[in-house]
Amino acid sequence: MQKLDELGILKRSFARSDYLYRSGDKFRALFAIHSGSFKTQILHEDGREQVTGFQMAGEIIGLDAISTDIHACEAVALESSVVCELPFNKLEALSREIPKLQRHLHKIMSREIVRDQGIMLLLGSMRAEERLAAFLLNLSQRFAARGMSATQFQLRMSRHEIGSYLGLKLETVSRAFSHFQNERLINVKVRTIEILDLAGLQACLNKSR
Amino acid sequence: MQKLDELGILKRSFARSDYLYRSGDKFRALFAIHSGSFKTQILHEDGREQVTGFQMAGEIIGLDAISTDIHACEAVALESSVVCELPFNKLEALSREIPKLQRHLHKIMSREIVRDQGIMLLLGSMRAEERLAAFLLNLSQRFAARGMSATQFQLRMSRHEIGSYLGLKLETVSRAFSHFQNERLINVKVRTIEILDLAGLQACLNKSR
DNA sequence: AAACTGGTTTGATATATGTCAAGAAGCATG
DNA sequence: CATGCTTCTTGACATATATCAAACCAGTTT
Repeated sequence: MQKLDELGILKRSFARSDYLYRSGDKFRALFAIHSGSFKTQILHEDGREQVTGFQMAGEIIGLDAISTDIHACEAVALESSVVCELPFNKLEALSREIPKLQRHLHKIMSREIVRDQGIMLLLGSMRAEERLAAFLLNLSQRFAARGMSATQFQLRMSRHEIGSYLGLKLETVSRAFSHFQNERLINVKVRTIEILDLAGLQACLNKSR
Repeated sequence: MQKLDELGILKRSFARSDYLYRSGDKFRALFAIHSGSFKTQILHEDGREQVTGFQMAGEIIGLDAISTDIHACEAVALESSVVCELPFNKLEALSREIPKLQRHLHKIMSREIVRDQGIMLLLGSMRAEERLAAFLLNLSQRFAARGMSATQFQLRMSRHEIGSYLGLKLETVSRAFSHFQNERLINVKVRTIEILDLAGLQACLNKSR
């Protein structure tokens, strides 16, 4: 990965609600999030929107555009963020020379497929509170993997955005938060989350219908 | 693609309900469907299942396993089918030599990501009848792309499987079929479908909430 | 042909989530 | 510090879909 420097990596900064790319933009590069976080979303002609993911530092964004050379979704910064631009043709050339890089790239793409299928499971077969529990546990893990607290964190996204991601209305998200708080599973103060009972949240996930 | 023959491609036949691979199987190869069709599904520990896709001739299956070297989902034949086995390490080696193949492989993976995100949109923001309309239109297109009729075809999957794919119960799927039939959009006779009004189905998709 | 089987359709009812509306809390702005 | 603006919470009510149950149908076995 150190050879990636040869790519002549460009770093770019974004403020909250800046677009990293928009749907329809020509595809040139993948982006590695250096710091901060983004959401990706699809817009349907009739105005419907679906948040397809929340990405944080270390994650790669833009894979959807490889298929058509046009970005299929759009990426918006949720806070001040810095990304590294990885020109895709250079990445491909380099990965022809470095099998490890090639394999790494394939794994990243495959991981995205697995992630998406997990969300399909969530959207297709979980009820509202299970979805929120899964969401919180996923965030918790990802914060922990970055050396931050697994139990206390700030949400970077609104109730509306969480709802869009989870296939719920913002009121339903808000009620689920309140319910978890009443059950003493978490403390919520708007965007400040404290998980009081990780195991309890996990258990909530396994209650199938 | 003709050079793919060098891979020493193995063809394998499957009968209806045979497994092409199971969740947990070691990953060795991708599979190109030569004829027939498959479903892929994830099993959740608590018995919940989610069909993540229906694949037909010409489509590539198994991409989810690259990320961990273990198959994350399982693939089941919906009818008598033949697949070509594409050993993944050979595919990677060859794609290091043939940039066109490399690009092709990347596009296939990216297309799968885009497809999954489309399903997220469907599951997250469409109502039952819109989901079914989207499903039928998608099948129609894919049959047409294979030189078959866009308006008359046989479903290879049960109501239950359609429901699992669309995040609905089988009764809801059945009711939606009946409703489309009453609206003179389609003719349904169990698994025999005739689309009477493609534009009407399309219109049904654009009715957002 | 009769009985069986698994999948499908349809009806009656229950329930989770959406919708609408109002108020509260947080955050920027003058 | 007041003002406005957005986001969030909560309540009352509406509705889409799930659930439960029964009947139906097509294909297969006896």
